[in-house]
Amino acid sequence: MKHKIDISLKKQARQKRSIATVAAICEAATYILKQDGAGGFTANKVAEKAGVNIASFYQYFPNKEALLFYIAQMTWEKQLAKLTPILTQHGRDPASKLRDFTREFFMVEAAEADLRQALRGASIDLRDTPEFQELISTGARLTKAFIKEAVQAHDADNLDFNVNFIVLLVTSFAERTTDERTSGANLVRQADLLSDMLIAYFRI
Amino acid sequence: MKHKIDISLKKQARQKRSIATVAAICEAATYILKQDGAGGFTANKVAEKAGVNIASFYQYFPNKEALLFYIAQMTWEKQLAKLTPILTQHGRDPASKLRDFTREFFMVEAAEADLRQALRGASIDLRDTPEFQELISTGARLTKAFIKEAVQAHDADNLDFNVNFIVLLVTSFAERTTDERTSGANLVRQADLLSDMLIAYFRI
Amino acid sequence: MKHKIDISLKKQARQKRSIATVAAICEAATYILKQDGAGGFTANKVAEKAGVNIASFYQYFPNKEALLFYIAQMTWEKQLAKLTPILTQHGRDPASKLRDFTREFFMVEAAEADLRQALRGASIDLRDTPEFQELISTGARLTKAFIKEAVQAHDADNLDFNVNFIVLLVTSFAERTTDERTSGANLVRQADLLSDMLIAYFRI
Amino acid sequence: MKHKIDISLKKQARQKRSIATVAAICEAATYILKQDGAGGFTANKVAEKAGVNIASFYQYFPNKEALLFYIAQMTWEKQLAKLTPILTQHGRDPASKLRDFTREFFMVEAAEADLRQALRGASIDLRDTPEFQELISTGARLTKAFIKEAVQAHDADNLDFNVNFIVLLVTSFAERTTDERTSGANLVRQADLLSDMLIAYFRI
DNA sequence: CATGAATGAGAATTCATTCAT
DNA sequence: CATGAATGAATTCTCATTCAT
Repeated sequence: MKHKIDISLKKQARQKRSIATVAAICEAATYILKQDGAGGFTANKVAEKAGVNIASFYQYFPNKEALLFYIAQMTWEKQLAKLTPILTQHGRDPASKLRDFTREFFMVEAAEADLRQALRGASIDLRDTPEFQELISTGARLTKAFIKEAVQAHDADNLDFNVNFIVLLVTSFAERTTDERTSGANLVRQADLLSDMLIAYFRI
Repeated sequence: MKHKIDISLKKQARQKRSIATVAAICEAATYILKQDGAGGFTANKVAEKAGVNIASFYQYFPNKEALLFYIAQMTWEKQLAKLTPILTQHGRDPASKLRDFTREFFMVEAAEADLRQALRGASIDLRDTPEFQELISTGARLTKAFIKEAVQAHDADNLDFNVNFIVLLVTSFAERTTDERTSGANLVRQADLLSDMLIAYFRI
Repeated sequence: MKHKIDISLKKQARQKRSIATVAAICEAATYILKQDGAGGFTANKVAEKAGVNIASFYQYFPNKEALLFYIAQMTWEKQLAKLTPILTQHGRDPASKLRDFTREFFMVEAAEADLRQALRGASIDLRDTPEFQELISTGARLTKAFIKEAVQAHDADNLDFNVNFIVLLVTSFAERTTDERTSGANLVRQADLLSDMLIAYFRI
Repeated sequence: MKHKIDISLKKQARQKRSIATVAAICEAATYILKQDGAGGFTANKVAEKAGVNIASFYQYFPNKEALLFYIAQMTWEKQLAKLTPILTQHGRDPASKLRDFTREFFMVEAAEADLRQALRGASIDLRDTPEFQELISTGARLTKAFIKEAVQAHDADNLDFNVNFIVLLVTSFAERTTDERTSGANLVRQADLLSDMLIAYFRI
C-alpha cells in the first residue's frame, strides 16, 4: 500500500509558453482518461499525446497523481460553479428549487460522465487525501445546507439522517444513471420522478 | 484503448489438484484485491501469494483479466444466490417483500464492499464485454421481474420506466452507502427508509 | 538522503542456468566497476554487459546496492581467507609474523586495488549498514587480536590505543600505496620498512 | 569510461555581481556535498540552493565537474595556506617541526573531513586529470622538501624512498583517522605517536 | 503437468545541459 | 547577461507472459 503521495503542484506556469504546456498536458490527460480509462493513464502517454517532453511534465507535476488531482479539482470546481447559483438561492419555493437542483445536477453529471468515470476509477488512492476531502467538502456542505433548508419542516428528530439520506440518494442515482449514459429526455424524467418522490415523502 | 481481451477460461479444472490450485489462486487474488486494491493486483503477486508457480497460473487463466472476471463471476453468483430466495418468492405481501429484499440487498452489498470496490477499480475494461453483460443479466432480469410484480398495480403506462427507476435507485444507493462503510444499524435504517418511500410513492 | 536500502538477496540461484546468470552479472559488475568506477555502475550497464535482460537482474538482486554489497562481500571474504592463516597462527616469533602479515596484506590489497577503489567510491552509502559492519567485523577482530598479541609486552597502559593505531596505520598505508599502484618490489620494501619501524618502536 | 571532461572555468568572474554568484554557487555546492554526499550533488540542486538560475550556473562552469574541481581547488589551497608557514619554516629543530606539522596536518584534514570525503566520492574521475595533478603538486613538493630536510641526515642512500614513505604514511593515516571522525584529543595523541615513531626510527 | 528461469516492453522519474527571449 | 522553459538521454524498477526442462 502506497502512502503519502505528494499531490501539490511543483511550479506555477507563468509565461505564455508554459501555460500552453500545462494546458496541453491537461487536455491530453483528459483525453486519455476518457479514452483509455484510469488503467491507460500513464505520465509518458500523457506527455506524448500532449506533444511535450516527459521531463516537462515533471517540471509542473511531481507525479501523475498530482495531475489527476489537478484535473479532478478543475472538473469539480467547474461543476460546483454551475450548481452554486441554485444551491445558494434563498427564499423560493423549496419544491421547485429541489426540482431545479436535481435536474441541473443530473445534467452536470451527465456532461462529464466519461471523465468522471475514469477519475473515479483512478482516484481510489486520492479519495483518502486531505486535499481531496477539502476539495469535496465545500460542495458537500452547500448541498447539505440546501437540502436541510428544504426538508427542515418535516420530522425534525431525524433531520440530519434524512438530509444525509437524500443527498446520498440523489448523488448516487445521478452517478449511476449517467454512468449508464441515460439519454437527455430520460434523464430529466428520472430527475423529476426522483424529485417528486422526495417532495411527496418529505413534504417539501 | 484496450480491446478484445480474452476472458474465457483456458480449461476447466477437473482434477482434484487442479481444483485446489484454482481455488488457491482465487483466494489469493481476492485477498490481494481487498488488501492492495486494483493497483496491487498483479499476476506474479497473486501466484506467489497462492503458492503456485506463475506458469501454472497461466495454465488456468489466459491472462489476469480472466481471473478478474472469474472472481467477479463467483462473487456475483454468490450474491445472487443469497438474493434469489426472496426474489423468487411469490404471493406474499409485496410491501414486506420489498422491505426484505432491500435490507438483504444492502447487507449483501456491505458484505463484500471492499472486494467489490477493488473489482470496480480494476474492471472498467470488463464492463463492456458480452461475457460481463451476460453475467449480470440473470440477476437483473430477476430483480426487474420482482419489482415489476410489486409495482404493477400502479401507473401501468410507465411500468417499465418505473421499474427501471426503482432498480437503479435501490442498487445505486446500496452501492454508494456501502462504499462509505455505513455501519449496520444505519444501513438497515436507510434500507427501511428507502423501502418506505418507494412503498408510499408507488402504492406498493 | 536515502534510507534503508534493502541489501539482502532476493532469491538464490538453484539451477545451472541461473547460477551462470548470477555469475555473469557479478563478472560484468566487477568489470564495470574496475573500468568505469562507481559512477558508471548502473544496473542496465551491468545487465547489458552480462548479456542478460535487466529484468533478470532484478530477479536476483533487489537493487544495485545489493549487487554492490554482494561483490564487496565476496571480495572481502576472499581477502580474509588469504589472511586468516597468518592471523590465526599462534606461537611463532611475533616480529616475523608481523612482517609476514604486513607483506601479505599489502599484496592482497594490491591484487584487487582497482576493484576495491571502485567499491570504496560506491560504498559510502553501504558503510553505515549493519550488514556491512558485520561483514567487516570478523576481519577487524582477527587483525586486532593479532596485533594485540604481538604488541602486548610493551606499554600495557595504552594497549588498546596502540593496537588501534597500528591497525589503522598498516591498513591506511596499504590502501593508499596500492591506490597509487606502487609496483611489486617497492611494495614489499614499503611493507618491510613499515614492519621494521613498528617492531622497533613497539619492541615487538 | 568517461574521458576528457572539460574542467576549466569558462570565464573568470570579474564583476561584483558575478563574483557573488560564483560564491553563492560554491557555498551551496559545499553545503550539498557535505549534506547529501556525491550522490545528491546535481547541478540543478546546487543552482536552486544558491538561488541562481541554472542557466547562470552554466555561464560560469562548463559542467558540474568543473565546479567540483573548483571547490576541490579552493579547499586544497586553503589547506595548503594553513600548512605553508610550517612547511617553509627553516632552521628550527627538525623534530619539533615535524611534530607541529603532523598535528597541524591532522587538524586541517579533520576540519574538512566531510567535504573531503564527499569530494573523494565524487571525483574519482578528476583524480587522473593533469589539472588535478598540478593542483596537488605544489603541496606535494613542499611537503616532500620539508620531510627531506628533516630526514636527510639518516640513511642517505634511501633518501627519496624514505621521504616518500613518510609522506604517504602521514597523509594516509591522517585521511583515514579523520574519515573515522576521531575526536580531537585522540587525534592529537595519534599525531604525536606517529611523529615520535618517525623521529625515533629516522633519527630526526 | 509443474516449475525455475527468462524477457520485451514499458512506466516513473531524474539530470545535465541548451535555447529563446 | 539573466531567466523561464524545454528536452534527450538515462536510470531504476515492474509486469504480463513465455519457454525449456
